[in-house]
Amino acid sequence: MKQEKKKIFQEYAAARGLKSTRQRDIILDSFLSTDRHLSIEELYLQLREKHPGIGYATVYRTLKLFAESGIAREIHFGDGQTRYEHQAEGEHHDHLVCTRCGAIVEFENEAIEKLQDEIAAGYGFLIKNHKLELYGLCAKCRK
Amino acid sequence: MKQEKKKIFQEYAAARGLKSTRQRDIILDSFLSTDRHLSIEELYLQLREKHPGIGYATVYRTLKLFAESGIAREIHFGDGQTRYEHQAEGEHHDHLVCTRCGAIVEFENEAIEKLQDEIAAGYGFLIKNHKLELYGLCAKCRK
DNA sequence: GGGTATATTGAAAGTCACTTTCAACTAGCG
DNA sequence: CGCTAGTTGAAAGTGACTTTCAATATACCC
Ligand SMILES: [Mn+2]
Ligand SMILES: [Mn+2]
Ligand SMILES: [Zn+2]
Ligand SMILES: [Zn+2]
Repeated sequence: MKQEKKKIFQEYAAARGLKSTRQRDIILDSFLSTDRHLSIEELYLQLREKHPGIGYATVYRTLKLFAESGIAREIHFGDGQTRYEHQAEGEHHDHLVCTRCGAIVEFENEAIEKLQDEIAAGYGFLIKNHKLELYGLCAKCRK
Repeated sequence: MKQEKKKIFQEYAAARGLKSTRQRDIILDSFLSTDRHLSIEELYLQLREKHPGIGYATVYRTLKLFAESGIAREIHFGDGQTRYEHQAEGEHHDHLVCTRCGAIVEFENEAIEKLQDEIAAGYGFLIKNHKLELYGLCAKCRK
């Protein structure tokens, strides 16, 4: 899974004439080793602890490349920061977001996806992508 | 409908000790007279044609007040701008957004809302609000 | 291995959409 | 009217990117 994404990115990089660098390797490993939905800044601060030399701009540019290569997806939870999560070809999920502690749960629901298609068809729209986020309190925080 | 929202805002303003000003009246009328999903900047530019004196900050602050009073809802379509739309107590709808021409269609779907509740319940979440947006090409643009 | 042509990097400057500050205005009340 | 508290618009401030650019690092060709 993780190795697979690594390979996908390397192939993407090769096809685009991108070079393999120490920074990209570090950022890729770091990104793939967490399942949290990290913002650019969060990943940058985390990286800096072990690799003080890496700059914010490099993290920013590299995450963008990950998204272009298909191994990452950019997400916005309305807190003003851009986040990135792992993305796999042909897979899709939506999110439950706890507005108190920031916990995030991913879910898939075929029935909703189907209803979305029906709605779009009803208005003649050709849907390219969508966003479904449920905001509230997680089980812990609502106690 | 329009008069009703006007009244709701006036009562909200009175309850908060807010004063009635020429600017607020103008912005309120302007906001209520369009059904488009205008950004702060768009409404500001539109207003300036007939009322050159009004400042961006005033439009910004006033739209925020509308949202607080319950007659408006803030929306984000991912283009980096904050938009406001009419909002009525107890009503809710989601959006279809054309990524080419910017057209927006509002829709309601009880079945989806219900499935969302079930998903949330399944994870123990208490949902406060949600966001469902379908992005793609409208009937005209897909031709 | 060295020599080059390209790509990459990090720091700093720039951008954009707000958001706040503040001195000059009003409303609203007595 | 005379005050007092709320408003306004211009300008300055913020925050999260986003771009620029000189210094480096790679990948490829002898
Ligand atoms: Mn979905
Ligand atoms: Mn909805
Ligand atoms: Zn929580
Ligand atoms: Zn369209």
